[in-house]
Amino acid sequence: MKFSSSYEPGEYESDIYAAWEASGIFNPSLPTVPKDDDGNGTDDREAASQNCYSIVMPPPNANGNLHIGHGLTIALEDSLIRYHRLKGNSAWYIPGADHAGFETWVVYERELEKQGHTRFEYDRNELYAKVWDFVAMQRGNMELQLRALGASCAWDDLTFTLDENVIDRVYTTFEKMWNDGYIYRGEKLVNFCPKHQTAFADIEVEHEDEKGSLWDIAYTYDGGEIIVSTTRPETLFGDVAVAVNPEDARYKDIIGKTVHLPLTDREIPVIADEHADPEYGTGAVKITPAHDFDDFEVGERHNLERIQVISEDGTMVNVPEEYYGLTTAECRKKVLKDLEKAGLLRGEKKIVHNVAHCYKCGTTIEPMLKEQWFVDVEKLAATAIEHLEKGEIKFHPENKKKVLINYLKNLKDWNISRQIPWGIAIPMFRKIDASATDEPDWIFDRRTNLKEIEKGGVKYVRDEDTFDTWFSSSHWPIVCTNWTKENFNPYYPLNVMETGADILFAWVARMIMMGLYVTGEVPFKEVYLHGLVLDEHGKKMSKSKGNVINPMDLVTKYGSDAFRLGILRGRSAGMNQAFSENSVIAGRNLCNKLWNISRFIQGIVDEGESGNSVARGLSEVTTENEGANPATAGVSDPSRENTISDSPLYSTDNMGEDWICREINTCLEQVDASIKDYRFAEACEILYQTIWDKYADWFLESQKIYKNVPLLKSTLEALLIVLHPFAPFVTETIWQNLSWTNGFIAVAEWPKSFKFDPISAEEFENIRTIVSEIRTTLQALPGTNNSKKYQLMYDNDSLVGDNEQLIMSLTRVPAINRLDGAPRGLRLALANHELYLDVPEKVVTEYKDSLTEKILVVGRELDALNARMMNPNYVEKAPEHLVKETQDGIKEKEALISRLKQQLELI
RNA sequence: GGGAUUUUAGCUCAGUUGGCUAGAGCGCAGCAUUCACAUUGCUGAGGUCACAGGUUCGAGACCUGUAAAUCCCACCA
Repeated sequence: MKFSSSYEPGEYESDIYAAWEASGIFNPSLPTVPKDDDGNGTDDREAASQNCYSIVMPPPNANGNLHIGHGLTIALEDSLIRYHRLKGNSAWYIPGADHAGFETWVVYERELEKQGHTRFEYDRNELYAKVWDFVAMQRGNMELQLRALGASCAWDDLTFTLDENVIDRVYTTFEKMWNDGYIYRGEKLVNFCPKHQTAFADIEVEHEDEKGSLWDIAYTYDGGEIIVSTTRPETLFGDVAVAVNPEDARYKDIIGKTVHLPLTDREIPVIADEHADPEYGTGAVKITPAHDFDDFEVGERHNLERIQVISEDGTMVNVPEEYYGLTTAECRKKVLKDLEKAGLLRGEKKIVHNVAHCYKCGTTIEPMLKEQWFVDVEKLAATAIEHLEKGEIKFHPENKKKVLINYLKNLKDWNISRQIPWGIAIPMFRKIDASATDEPDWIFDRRTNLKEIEKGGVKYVRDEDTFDTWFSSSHWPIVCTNWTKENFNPYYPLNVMETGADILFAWVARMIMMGLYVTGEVPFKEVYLHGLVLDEHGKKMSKSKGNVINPMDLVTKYGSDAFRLGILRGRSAGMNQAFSENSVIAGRNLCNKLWNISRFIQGIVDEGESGNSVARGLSEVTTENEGANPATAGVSDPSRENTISDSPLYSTDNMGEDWICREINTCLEQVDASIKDYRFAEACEILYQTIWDKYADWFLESQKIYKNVPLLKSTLEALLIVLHPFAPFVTETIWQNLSWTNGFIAVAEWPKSFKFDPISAEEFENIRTIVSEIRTTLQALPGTNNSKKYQLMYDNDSLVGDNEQLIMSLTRVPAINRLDGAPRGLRLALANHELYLDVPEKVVTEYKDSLTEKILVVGRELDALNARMMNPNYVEKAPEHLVKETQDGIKEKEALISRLKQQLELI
């Protein structure tokens, strides 16, 4: 016997994964086909697409460890992949690794600092090479963890975001965009982190409420003054105007005048602009186009100068000497002091306002005037919206589609320049030859390994910046599936894009825009977004709170399957949901239950074959999917054509057997339906209940008497296969341990529905009702160990008569006999069966209260039913079958009550 | 300010187009131990489905409003 008394995942998981990986079953079986080959018509291509199922993994950081969110990602994606593989599709799960530009750079820069160096000691190429080595050293970790989670991906196809083909594709797109006029270089305000010395996209910036002050400062003019309100007095040196609202009566007369800019010798105009809110502060606002997003726009409207007074390192420039070189904070202090001295500071009000921070280091983001590359997103967004509105992508949860369209409608141009060495170099070169006046200032060239190039006798120098990672990530479905213009690719568009709801805008939106731009097609047919995994109290996990759960710890402790089952439990699309170890424990318990179910069945099989069985170990595993599953018949054809004969190799010989066949069929249907709708938790729940509550607690218990070996084999196989997508390791381990199965369960054939006698199956429900009533009654009777004391008696009841052994086994009553003479003992509260427990008068009397209670309960139920029937509208308008059910219910309850009352009277 | 989501048992969550007695896991209480499994089995307690109206023969579900919570976007000189 190969089965130990409990399932120990740690003993099997890594061997099982290694065997899978070595066998090559995770590679897709269907190749791509040429687009214009005469031999492959449209129909063939459609057929190929139908049989292909593809998911690309959102690439985890190559440099890091997997966190709980990755755990959820893999559980979701791998379940889908394994399910479709078992359903006979050519499933392609494409793994990836992310260079994670900024994230990794931050880690590496810290490393450099530790070694006593700074980035400024090296040039871009040197830094790139250094980080490359740093990442290469770390990279294996993450991939091992993916294997530990059971991700059944095609490792040969792993894509790293800095792979040559990725860079090549990104350059091709960039060149096309450049030629199409989608790319422009603009001096705009960007979100700049002075600590990291790089710009960020709007979505990478975090806004937080902060306490601050609103200062009133007097700007004087001949014959008066105007008070402006500001939270940033230090930017005063960059002021180029004061704006008031054109409708604001207070300031009507000053519009067009000039005022004196304090602490300087400059005069600036007062202008009228809607931006000034008469309700806020004094209604007059200073305009600093180089350091404020709103002011920048005001500046554009009024054609104002932009004066940069804060440099990239966060110190003051272009200011009077005594302020030069101060940090913004120091400068603010000094400005306030000097204003006060000059008598121009007119008030300070404490306020709470929203300030932008670097999402990584928390430094206040400085709006900074910079020349950067931008993508004009107008057409890209419009096209995406058009396809979304046509319904070409189905979203889970549905509402995210609306949210996404709303976002795209308001999308601003996309800043794709980053001042970080670790990333894909922007393939643009600036002319340094001033004499070549006819040549363009910037040219596109792919030779980014060079700092300087020469073209047509003119010298150009490379832009030092790299792409925003999302620019390259937006190509992910295209590069991972090796999409090309020339070939038809049945794996593109992807069947589903599964990722976190938090990157709907950053990533999903951009993949859609880029997919459409590059391929003309949406990159995926469906989107499933998962929410955040919160801690057990529903709080966000964070290092500072110390409530971070490491998925690998749980895998080690309870097994990979337990983790997967646990994290899927109670989870639905798009929701941030709590997660606790308890759900993993529940998963572990299911694995152990399944293990013991298998152990039990293998025991019966061994008995039946009188010791002929030879347990087969992993060493004997073959890579072919041949000869699997004799019980579900004829599964020897690896091409999976339907050669299965209609006559199964099992027969059902009693009610319990028909019943379990019916229940498994229901389970199969429900699992299909749940997965189709991406309701993973529901699919798991159904399996849990079918395996545990139905298969083990009723069917296997009944099989302790009947022992139908062929049926035990077929049903066990079916349940193992259906659970496999969610719990791949334990199902495969069992499959390898069972004496009669072959090949890998990972590529077994999805079970066909079972044949059974429906009337017989339904009769078993009566047995279950009788057994439950006996158990309940025995528990409720005074005293302990009742099940051993009282025999069951029946009269004229063939159901009980024919199933004496079964009922005895399920209830542990010592005997079942026909009534010998007049009824005696306690009559069970069953309407359609005349059954008595042979309980002495004295005990029955003690049971009187329970009996009275029961009559009351049933009475209340009866009243409710009667009330319903008294309503003429119900009888008239409700569906017929419901009315009939109600009527039947009334009859049954009335009968039951009268019997219970008889019993009570006897006492 | 705009938008989205959530509110069901002690906890975490299901509950698909309205259908009758609202489910699960964990937790809790009682009983069981030569049985494949104590990572077990059996039994049980526990819910005015946030609140108020409405539609309907019938509402946890649909509509209107209220309250509380979470998140996203924009903005706050």
